[in-house]
Amino acid sequence: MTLLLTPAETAACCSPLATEPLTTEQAENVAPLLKALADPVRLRLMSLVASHEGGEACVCELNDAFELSQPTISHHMKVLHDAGLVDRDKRGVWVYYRARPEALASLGALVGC
Amino acid sequence: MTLLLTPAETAACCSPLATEPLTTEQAENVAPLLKALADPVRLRLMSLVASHEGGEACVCELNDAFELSQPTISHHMKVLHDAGLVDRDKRGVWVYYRARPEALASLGALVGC
DNA sequence: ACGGGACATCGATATCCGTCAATATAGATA
DNA sequence: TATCTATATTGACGGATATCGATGTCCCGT
Repeated sequence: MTLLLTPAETAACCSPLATEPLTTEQAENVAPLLKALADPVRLRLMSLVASHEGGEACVCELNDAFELSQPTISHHMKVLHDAGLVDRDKRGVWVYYRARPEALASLGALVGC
Repeated sequence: MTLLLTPAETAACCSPLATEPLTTEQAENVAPLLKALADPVRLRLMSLVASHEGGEACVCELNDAFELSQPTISHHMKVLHDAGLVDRDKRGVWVYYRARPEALASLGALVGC
């Protein structure tokens, strides 16, 4: 099987931004994570999921929180998922997203802990 | 952009992003910061500046660190500067950039300890 | 099996972004 | 003043991205 790693997994643990220069590889690993979060809608989506009780949120709730079309929300969740920031869990007709703490941790490691 | 935190939130071990949903305004304030950093070249530039001895780096050194045209580096530094991530200081013919700790701190506050 | 609801995917469009070559600006030096 | 050097700005081009309506897929209840 092809070992495909999400950006969140490849970002791994890196030295803080200000202690020594990031290598090209480190920068290319972390940038997709930041890119995925560098949108107001996705930031709120990520925050809604991460702060939701039970640690997960249903797409139906996410749709209701924005005045955007359902495909647009679905697209943004796909971006977050592809970046490794959220996990997807389909239960019956509903889909639940859950924040991945490791992903946020690798971001925290970037700005210095 | 200042993203006010209560002492409790600062003390908590979980990221503010995960404690309660970001408001639309908060998201719109933070997203530009992330956007400015969401590029491998700018991440390395930011890191080069922030980790440089003396806390500042001359554009000439930055140019040498990349195989990109001088206007491209200048453009990226402008993006970082417009986002408030770096300060600009022209001394004679040379321009020195310096990281703004408050900006990085507000990012750190987003993802937490 | 059928119909309906939840979510994803597709195709199109308008805008944004990274990059470069060419040019402009501003300071140092002769 | 004339010129050289460091940096910024402009204009253009190709590729990415946010959004939508339409459609597809999957699951459940009847």
